[in-house]
Amino acid sequence: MEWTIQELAARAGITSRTLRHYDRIGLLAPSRVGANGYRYYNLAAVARLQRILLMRRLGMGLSAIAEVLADEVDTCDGLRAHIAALEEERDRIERQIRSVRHTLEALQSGAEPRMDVMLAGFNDGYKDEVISRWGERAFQVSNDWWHGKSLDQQRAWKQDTEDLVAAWVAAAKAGVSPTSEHAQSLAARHVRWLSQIPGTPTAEGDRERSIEMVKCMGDMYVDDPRFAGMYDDAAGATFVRDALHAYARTQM
Amino acid sequence: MEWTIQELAARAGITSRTLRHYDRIGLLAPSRVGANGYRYYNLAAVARLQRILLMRRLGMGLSAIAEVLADEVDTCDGLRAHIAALEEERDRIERQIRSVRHTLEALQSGAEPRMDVMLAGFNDGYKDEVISRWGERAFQVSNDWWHGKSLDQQRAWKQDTEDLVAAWVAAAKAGVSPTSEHAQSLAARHVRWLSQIPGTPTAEGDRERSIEMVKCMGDMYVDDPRFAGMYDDAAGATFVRDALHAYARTQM
DNA sequence: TTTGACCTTGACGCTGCGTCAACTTCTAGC
DNA sequence: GCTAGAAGTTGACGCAGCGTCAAGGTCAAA
Repeated sequence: MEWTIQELAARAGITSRTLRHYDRIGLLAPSRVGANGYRYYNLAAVARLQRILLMRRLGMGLSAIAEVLADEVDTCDGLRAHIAALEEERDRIERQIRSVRHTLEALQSGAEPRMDVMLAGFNDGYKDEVISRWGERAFQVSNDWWHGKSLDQQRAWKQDTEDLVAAWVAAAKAGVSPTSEHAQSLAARHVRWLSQIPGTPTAEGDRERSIEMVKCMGDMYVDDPRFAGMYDDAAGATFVRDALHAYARTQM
Repeated sequence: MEWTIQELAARAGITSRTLRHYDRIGLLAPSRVGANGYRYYNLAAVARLQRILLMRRLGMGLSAIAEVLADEVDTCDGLRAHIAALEEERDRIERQIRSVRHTLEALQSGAEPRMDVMLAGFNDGYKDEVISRWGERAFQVSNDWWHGKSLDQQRAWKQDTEDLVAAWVAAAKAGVSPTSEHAQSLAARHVRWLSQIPGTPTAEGDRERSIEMVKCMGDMYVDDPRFAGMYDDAAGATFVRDALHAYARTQM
């Protein structure tokens, strides 16, 4: 089974120019080139194109895509990673939908929309932030840690995180005090959760910097739009911050 | 409440250069410019930026974005349209996830992955296809028809379509014959569904071309990757095609 | 054999910024 | 009040990822 350049382009929703471009830069060579110079693509080439288009959709540059495809030993692993990336993208879009809904509701009810919630779901790279706050090494360590996990472990971690967040939101909605026993036990769980990440002061047993970090995280949940909407709304984030501050002051 | 260029950039996950670029091209002016030439952004500017980033994520060019924002009378309508667009994007990603899963499973089970399913979820523009097959006018008419609908009507139409597809898939899975009474009643429903779209031969009462179109649609469900995965798998699409062909031969 | 669709290789252009460079302005500590 | 450093400004150049001619060669059908 073989396709000409136009057939493949039409089916993939791109132009033949793009395929020629990919050939020129060595990203996707046709499986066969006729004596007349015509390009022909077989199933393997189509599979490679699928992966290229997937990564391109996720915003990767063509050179980065070429690297990934070159380094790849197991196609199955690559596909699994792609599914994970797509699921993350879907979740990000879900957050954006919620964010726009918030803006819309605020606008309709006459309330002033809040900047933090409005911009939730747009930022992707924590990288620079982590580096500037905790140093390059911290980023390296936590990044290696994350990518050293299996996909199942990554899923488990995400589930843990979601459970924790859900518990926080429920507590905030219940109207209990941030200094209540329940809230403080959540804060303790939060700190344990944080301490699982190597490279953080808490994981390294640095008490001084641990306290500072826990307080800082609390502040970020409120102030940093990167976390906006994570704890449902501003009240939720404030609740988490207050609970964490209290915990850092009294229990650490 | 006002932010400097860096503050806004950091929070939106872009660079200050990008904001300056948007100012230069007239896409997003700062709400205030200090005597020192510094740019300051207020909430309204942030809201506009939110919409710009939303549209940019959906692949629109900056000039197209500017047009949309200029033409817009009601911000709420714009936001609602955005939510709809984001939901579609999310659905598309869902389809891609299923498509990649299919490729992965085929690879693991040793089966050869199928090109049509592999490329499902990549094409977006039916436009050229519609024009080349049914003429520019057909596209204009059906496009006007679609955009003349309210959001509620659009949702209802999508629901109808999904119901129809689900019925087809269930019938195919049940193992009944494409010429069975049940399949033929589904085919009749399918033709009625098609005839709702103005500009199509069926809607215009052109019997000859109607038959041709129904057959052609059936073929496309099988051969055209644009519809790949719509009826679950190749067996589903084949079932629909056979049922439609039989209906076109005997009932129209 | 002709017509029209599809293929080829250049080559230039456009968009959406990244990235200096050169300079001014604000902020914080001594 | 002075000075260092962070953050602001306006050019100007560069690059990626194609779109879009131009100037042809190839192929299938009539």
